[in-house]
Amino acid sequence: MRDLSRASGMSLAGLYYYFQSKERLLFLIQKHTFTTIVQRLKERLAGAVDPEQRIRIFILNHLEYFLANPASMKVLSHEADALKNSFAVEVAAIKREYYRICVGLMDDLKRDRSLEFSTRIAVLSLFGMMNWIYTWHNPRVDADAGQIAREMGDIVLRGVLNGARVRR
Amino acid sequence: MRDLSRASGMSLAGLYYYFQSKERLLFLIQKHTFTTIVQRLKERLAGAVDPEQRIRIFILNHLEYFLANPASMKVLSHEADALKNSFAVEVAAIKREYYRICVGLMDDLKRDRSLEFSTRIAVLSLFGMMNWIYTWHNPRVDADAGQIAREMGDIVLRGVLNGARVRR
DNA sequence: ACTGAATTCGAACGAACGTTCGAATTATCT
DNA sequence: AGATAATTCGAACGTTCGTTCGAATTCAGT
Repeated sequence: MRDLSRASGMSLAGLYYYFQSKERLLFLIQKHTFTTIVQRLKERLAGAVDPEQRIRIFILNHLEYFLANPASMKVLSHEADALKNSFAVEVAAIKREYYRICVGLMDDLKRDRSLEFSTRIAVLSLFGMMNWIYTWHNPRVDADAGQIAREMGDIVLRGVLNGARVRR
Repeated sequence: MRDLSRASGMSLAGLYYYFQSKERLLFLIQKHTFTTIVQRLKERLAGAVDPEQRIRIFILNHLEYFLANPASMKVLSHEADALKNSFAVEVAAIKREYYRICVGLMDDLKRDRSLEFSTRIAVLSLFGMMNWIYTWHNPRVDADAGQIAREMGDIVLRGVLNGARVRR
């Protein structure tokens, strides 16, 4: 909180006037971030029907946001279990909605192409790829969000599309 | 340190008698973990020549260790940037060696199959998949290391093997 | 200009933290 | 048994942390 006070130019007591507690400030950051990402995602998904294309939109939306806001990504990844009680419950609900959207997209792809694989592992692997990026991405040497989204999309989609077909 | 004192049954001062500082204790944990993983990996790789099989061994070795030692995984992921100066340098060297081994395995696969893709993105995506697991794996509902290693191996290897061929 | 509400802040509080110290206890060797 | 070294610990140290308080300042409406 003293670091934030110094960085923002507002006194320590002033910060508490607006945010009540360190935990509530963290809650507001997490809630704002996930809400923004989910909202943008819904807008972008509205214009696409192809299951593969919709998963690519999901990946691009996620990476664009976090590569543009690397500090947010660090806070969300690092402090994922820091909230308690109602704060934790409310953030968990938004995260769950976001996760369920991705599961839905993956299941649509499975149905559309008559594929057979574990949706849970595929989705969580995808989240792992995307979220781990905050540990290594360097804007001076690495490609931009669009390029990385394409490459990660290639890996997951090929990985999944070339798998076992449902036997009929 | 007080938590560790309580959990271990040794007094706080006793802990400092053996570990000198909190940072050195963290250093020893990180060094021990990475050293162990790299050593086991080398033993297992000694008996395999097929590039695809070698990558599968890498994945299995990594997941087996971390699913058996979830607390280690949390410490390594969470405190990856916590060390300073010589401690940081020494751990970074082992991590780099581990990373380079995986890059080597991926490049072997590329050469063997005449493939074209970004080794860096493929390897870092693989690490992301594997390391993110500490945020979601529940031994009561999720499969064991062998099964998950197979599924993640399928995703990465198919994703990469079905990509563009080098044009000749 | 006056008043009540909103905003801002310096200064402090108590708790938790990493660490150290000196003394007590235990182990080892002759 | 006595001497030396290794181990263990309660108690404290200075610092940092999250938070609060009361007073000062600014703002809005009359």
